[in-house]
Amino acid sequence: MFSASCHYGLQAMFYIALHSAQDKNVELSEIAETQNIPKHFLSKILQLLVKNKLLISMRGPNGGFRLSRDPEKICLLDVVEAIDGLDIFNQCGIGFRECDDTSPCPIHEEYKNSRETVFNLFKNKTLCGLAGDVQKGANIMGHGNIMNPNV
Amino acid sequence: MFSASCHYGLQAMFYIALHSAQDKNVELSEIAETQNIPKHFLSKILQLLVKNKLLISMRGPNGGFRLSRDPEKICLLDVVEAIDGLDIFNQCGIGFRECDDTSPCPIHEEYKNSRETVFNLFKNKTLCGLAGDVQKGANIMGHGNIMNPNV
DNA sequence: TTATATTTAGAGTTTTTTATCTAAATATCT
DNA sequence: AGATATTTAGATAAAAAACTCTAAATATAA
Repeated sequence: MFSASCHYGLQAMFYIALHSAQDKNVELSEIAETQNIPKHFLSKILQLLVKNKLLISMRGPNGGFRLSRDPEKICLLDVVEAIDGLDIFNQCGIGFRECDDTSPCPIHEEYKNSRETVFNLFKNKTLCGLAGDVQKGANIMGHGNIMNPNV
Repeated sequence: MFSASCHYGLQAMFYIALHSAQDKNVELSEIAETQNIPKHFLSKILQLLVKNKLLISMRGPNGGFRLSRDPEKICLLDVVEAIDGLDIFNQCGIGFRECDDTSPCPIHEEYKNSRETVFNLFKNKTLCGLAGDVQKGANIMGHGNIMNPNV
């Protein structure tokens, strides 16, 4: 559905949301290592997220990345938009360029509904909405407990 | 969602379903030209569909392609499976490799539902199920009326 | 002010996807 | 048999995506 870059970006954003504190930035290397993402490749993706004002970066010792605003104000769609763009949410499922409401492809209406469901999911879910799904499972964000990656 | 190759394959299959008759094969060039698909690239994709037994091919004059079985027995998922594979219907929306029912990502359940909706759509829609959506619109398959491309 | 730690930037590589070109195989028709 | 029309196959090329490497900029701290 999304590119590898986009997946990496989403994963990094979740990681930063979970691991940054008021006075603590999250380092590139930490994200790359714990999330198994190639470091320099991730670097490019995070630069893109900085340019799109979803992240703030600081250089030098104690530098790193943090969210530009409260996690409940960043939805997953913001991240997708910054990296892959939103084209996918307007494309025909069969790839017809001419497909639209007046000239629909064979699956137009149903596919459109599915697309919109996913769109709304990514629009409504924020980086803060972790609790529900994740707490009942253990450990999707890496080693140890989800809330404490060092364990 | 799907690769360009997969879109081309789906479009070609619809075209063949609509334009082949008992004694008439559909030629590569005709598909490529009407559907705006690079000819030799499409050739490779159709070869793949022949290998996967969705199409039958014949060489020489009056050669071309036709469906290997009745159009209502070929679903869109067959085509997707032959070209892109079915991995996409098992992948996490955020790209976590470890994401599953016991260790869900933040959007696991909802994304899974959406994926399954699309899966079922492609599973249940056959090449024959054109009528419903397409007849009300004009012309998604190219020039002229959908049922008669020469008009 | 020097050493160190970090992001930023840009060039370069590899792999995958998409596309093109040419020749061979094969079927039909005269 | 020979000419023609088609798919098949393979080599090649171009573009995009994924990944790597090195150096520069910048911030901190001793």
